[in-house]
Amino acid sequence: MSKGESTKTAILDEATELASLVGLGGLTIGTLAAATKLSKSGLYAHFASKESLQVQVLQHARDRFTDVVMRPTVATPRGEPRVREFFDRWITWQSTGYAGGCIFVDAASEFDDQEGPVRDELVRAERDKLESLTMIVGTAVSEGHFRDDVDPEQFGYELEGIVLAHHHARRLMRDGRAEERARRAFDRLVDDCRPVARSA
Amino acid sequence: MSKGESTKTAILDEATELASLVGLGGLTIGTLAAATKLSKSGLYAHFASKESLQVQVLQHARDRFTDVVMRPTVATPRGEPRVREFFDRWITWQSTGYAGGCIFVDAASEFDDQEGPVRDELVRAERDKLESLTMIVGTAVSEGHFRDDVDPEQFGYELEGIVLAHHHARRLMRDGRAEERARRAFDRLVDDCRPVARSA
DNA sequence: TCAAGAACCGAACGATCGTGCTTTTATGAG
DNA sequence: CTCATAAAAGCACGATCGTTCGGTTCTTGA
Repeated sequence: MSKGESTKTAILDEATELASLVGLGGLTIGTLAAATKLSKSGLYAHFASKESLQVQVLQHARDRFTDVVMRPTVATPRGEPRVREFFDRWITWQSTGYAGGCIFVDAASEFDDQEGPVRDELVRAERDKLESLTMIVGTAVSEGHFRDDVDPEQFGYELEGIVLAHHHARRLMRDGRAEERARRAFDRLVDDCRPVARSA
Repeated sequence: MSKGESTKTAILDEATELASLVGLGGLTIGTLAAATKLSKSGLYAHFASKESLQVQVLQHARDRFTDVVMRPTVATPRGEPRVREFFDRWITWQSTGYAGGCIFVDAASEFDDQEGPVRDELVRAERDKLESLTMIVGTAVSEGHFRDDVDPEQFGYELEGIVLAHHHARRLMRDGRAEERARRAFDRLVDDCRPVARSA
């Protein structure tokens, strides 16, 4: 890797961390330059504009999400175990991924009303994730782990809700039982998808 | 109401609307002054600082939430109907309350890592809402609508998840079926709380 | 080793930020 | 209608914003 690429990677690492704390919009060239010990202009030379920097930060975070969540997930046995692995890694990503919490959650509520490349990139990432999740759940259905009438998209919607609630409870409310609550909600969700009628 | 109070109210109305679009942090005195047709200094005279403005915007939104969600909710019959009313009004609040979506959701992910009065106010509002919700659900239990072993706090957590997922799906993904999905999730949540064993 | 080119810096730009003053204008009680 | 007071404007401040450019320092391949 050339010098330029390595510093750019370092910048994006720092930028992602910083953005998770102050938001993609709150991120400024000046503070980022100070954090990376570069001059403003020296840093800026790596990007065409601030907007481009924001988009690249999102892509950078997306690559990491693929590495630490998606790839290990699809390497586990298909069906329910894979669904569970995905959930586990997703929750862990939110807790320990970045200092300021999941950057996609932060950016989503910040840019959901601001048309442009940043929003587009967010939507793309989210659509991708939802698509993967739908397939993973669909497989759990076809494997017989989940009932035939389980709607993978509805499952994805509800799983997203659990993860968002976890993020909210943990980061804003600093609820120590956030993760335990998320697990309980997840178990209930999975339980309602099982083929056999529940104990009654 | 004196002139001063009425303009201040108008400022806060506009500020809340604007903040829902660009975030509490993205809100600036200049743009807000332009939107209210006031001079920067004329507007600023109503507040001690920008931080104070942000806090008062949150309090303003909170008052409105109390009016359009909480008050009608506690006026409906206790138990499950009241739980349902709360959910309905909460969802409606998010869809139609402000142009840029629920300002609390936006501000939560923006300020969850920034210590200070704004964060404190957010936590206070959230704790209040959660407390009310817990009582409403608790009543549904004591009325016999929900099972005895239903955990109201867990219920609140999961309901918050559904609402957050709805916000996410609707605002970022512009999913037209967001509300329908939220209702399905809610029905499942309530269904799992019912005393009688389900059809089996 | 040495030149070509990449990487980085320093300084500056116009704009806008939040925040103080002082002055003008509007309000409303007597 | 008058006049004390409240409300809004005008102007300016230092700081920081994103961005540009010309020059300096470093990397790297031949």
